[in-house]
Amino acid sequence: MVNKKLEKNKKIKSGDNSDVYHHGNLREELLDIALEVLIEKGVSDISLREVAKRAGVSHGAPYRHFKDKNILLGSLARRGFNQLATELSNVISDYPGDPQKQLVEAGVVYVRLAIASPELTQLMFGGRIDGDCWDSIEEDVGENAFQSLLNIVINGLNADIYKNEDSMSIALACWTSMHGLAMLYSAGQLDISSDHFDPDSLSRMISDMLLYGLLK
Amino acid sequence: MVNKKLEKNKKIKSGDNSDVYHHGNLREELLDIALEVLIEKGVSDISLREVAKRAGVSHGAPYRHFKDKNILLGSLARRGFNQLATELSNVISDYPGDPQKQLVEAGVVYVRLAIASPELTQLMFGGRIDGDCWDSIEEDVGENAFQSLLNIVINGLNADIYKNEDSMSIALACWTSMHGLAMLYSAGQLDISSDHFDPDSLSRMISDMLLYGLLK
DNA sequence: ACCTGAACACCGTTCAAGT
DNA sequence: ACCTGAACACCGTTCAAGT
Repeated sequence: MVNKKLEKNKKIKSGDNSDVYHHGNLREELLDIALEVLIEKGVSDISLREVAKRAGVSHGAPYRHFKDKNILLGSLARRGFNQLATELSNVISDYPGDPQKQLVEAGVVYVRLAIASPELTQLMFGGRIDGDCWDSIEEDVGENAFQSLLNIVINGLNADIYKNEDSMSIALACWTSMHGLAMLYSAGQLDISSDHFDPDSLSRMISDMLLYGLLK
Repeated sequence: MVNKKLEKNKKIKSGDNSDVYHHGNLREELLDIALEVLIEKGVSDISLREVAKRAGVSHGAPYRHFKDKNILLGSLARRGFNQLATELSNVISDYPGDPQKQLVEAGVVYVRLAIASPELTQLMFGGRIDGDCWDSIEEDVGENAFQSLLNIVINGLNADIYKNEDSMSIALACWTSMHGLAMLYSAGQLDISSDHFDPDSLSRMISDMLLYGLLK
């Protein structure tokens, strides 16, 4: 009578089942530990074996939960995209009715994430994750973050603040500016401790330049 | 009578000497092959052993020419920075007396390099090269590329085209825009084949937005 | 259903030994 | 001065075998 095939390919989401052999929910624990190792060792030095060792399981165990290393890293990147999407949509509600402020603060949030989690940022945007994995990520959450940006731009278009009328072009211009700044910070190519390069004020300054233009 | 110690630590640059044991100039050959492997396999999958094998030497041989893998990759990145610096300074002489055009076309060149050599771009800006190595690179050539951009901005300041008077701020705003676009392309996060995202016109469009401003 | 541990084919790096 | 090849400590991935 009960159809058990309804949720094929999906893990049970309720946290009540503690009868799962050894580790409760090894999958989530592996992801937590992987994030630790990522922060410690960096994207190119994180190893599945190290993650397994810290979780107290054999090096083969992670393969029951992730097809390979790329899938695990992809899941980690997805977390980052989710966080980014959440924070961007929060910016919209933080400054209702002020699309210009929304745009500037979205940039600040984007750059802050890159500085708070440089290794995660490099993982998300470093181009190291296989195509197979990317597709499933972008559909879910990568698009969500960009959609938040688009919404901010559309808010501005509705308020009639922009010269240009193409939301995509405006969004791309804003994205590339802040993305460049984020990538330079997360790669260590811009010195945070320098006076000239304070993250918050620099991102606001660049946003302002983009909004008002460089030329006389 | 003849002083043979004059060129310590430097390979002879003339191509006439074929009496150097096995390989003439293994150092340069290793770099050439490393670039091939980098393009083929990507930054995270290039291996020193593979490079050595293709060069026809043992896997220990590269260590006579490079302290470790990072130093070899750093030398590769340096090549990229040299190329970028050269092309950027060419842009200045290509459009003498037109600082606005110089700025826009510098962006085009920057983005073109990222599309022509995405793996090299990811190596140069992916934050994967150790600090020790970076320092020696940046002094030489990384600064050169940024200096070319600064020169372009200073040309504009002399021509009195900018609102802002701080060359560093203007240069940073331009750099981050084009850097963001370059990184998105080289990481495969922007689709080259899409109509909306033609590289040359997109970089020019974004530069124009930055120059003239988004707001009414 | 989930985990272990041996096995395989790779790594980067070092170092005595060769020429 | 430059290269070899064994050795070491690591990888990712697979798979029979255990519970």
